[in-house]
Amino acid sequence: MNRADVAARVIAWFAAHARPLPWREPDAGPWAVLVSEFMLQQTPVARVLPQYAAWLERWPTPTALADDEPADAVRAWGRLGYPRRAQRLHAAATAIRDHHGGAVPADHDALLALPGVGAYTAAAVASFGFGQRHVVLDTNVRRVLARLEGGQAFPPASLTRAEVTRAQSWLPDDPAQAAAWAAASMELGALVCTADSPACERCPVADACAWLRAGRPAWDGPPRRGQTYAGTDRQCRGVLLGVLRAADAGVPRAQLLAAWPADAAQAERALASLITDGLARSRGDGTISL
DNA sequence: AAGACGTGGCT
DNA sequence: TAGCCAAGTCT
Repeated sequence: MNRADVAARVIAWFAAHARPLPWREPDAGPWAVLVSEFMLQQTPVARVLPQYAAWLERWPTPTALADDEPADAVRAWGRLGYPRRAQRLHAAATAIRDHHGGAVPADHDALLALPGVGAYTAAAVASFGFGQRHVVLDTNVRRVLARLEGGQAFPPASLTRAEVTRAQSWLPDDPAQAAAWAAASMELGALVCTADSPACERCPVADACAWLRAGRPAWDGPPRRGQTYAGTDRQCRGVLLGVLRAADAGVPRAQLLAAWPADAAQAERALASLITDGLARSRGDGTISL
C-alpha cells in the first residue's frame, strides 16, 4: 500500500465521481482556469458558477478585461466577497497584457509574480491550465493528507513546511498524473473528506487512512479561531461597497455613510480604508464612486 | 506571523 | 441561533 497506489485510486475515483465543473472542460483554457481560481479563493463553488460564466462571456481574454476599468471588474464581481480579488484579477490581466503578450504565462514563477496569485493559485494554474507537475496545496488537500497520512482530524492552523514536504511525497512523477492527483485530491476533500461529517463509507482510500484507523479522533490541537463578522469593519466595508456597486454615478458622501447608521466613526474609517485600498474613490464633486 | 479581508449557506 | 466553513493572499 504505497502512496502511488493510493493516489491512483483517488484518481480513478475522480474519473467516476468528479463534478462537471466548467473550468475543467477541455475547452477551458488557462484564462478560464485563472478566473475560476480567483473566484474560488474562499468562496464556495455553487456561488462562483453563475459569476464565472458571466465574467468569461464579458471578458473572454485577459486583454479584454485589462482594457476595461478596474471599477467595472469590481462591479461585475457582485456579491462574491473579498472584492479586492476583482481588483487584483484586473491588475493581473493588465500585467498579462503588458508583459506576457496577452497570454496567461505557463511559467510558475511568472504566475506567482501576478497580483493576487499566491503559492496555491500559481500551482493550480500551472497544473490545471498547463498540465505541469506542482504541489497544489489548498484547504481540501491539506485536510485529506492530515487525515490520510497524519492521522489528525485537521491540519495546523497555518501551512507548515512539513505539510509541503508531505504533499511533495504524494505527487506522482508523471506531470499528467500529478495534475490529475491535484484535481482528484482536492475533489476528494470537497466531496468526501469534508471538514464536518466526512463520508468515510464512500472514501476510495478508507482502508489506507490513518485517521479512520485510529477511530477518527477529534481535533486536539489549538482551537481554530472563528471568523466573527457582525459589526466589524469588514461588514461595514461590505455595506458601503454594496451601495457603490449598485450606483450608476457617484454617491454623495453623507448619503453613503448613512448606509451604516450604527456607528458613524466606524463608517468614516471604513470609507477611508476603501479609498486607501483603491476600491472606492472620492470625486471632485464630493461624491464617492467605485 | 497573526490578523484583515466579504458573503451566504448550513447545522 | 450563532458559529463554522468555503479551490487564499497580503502585510
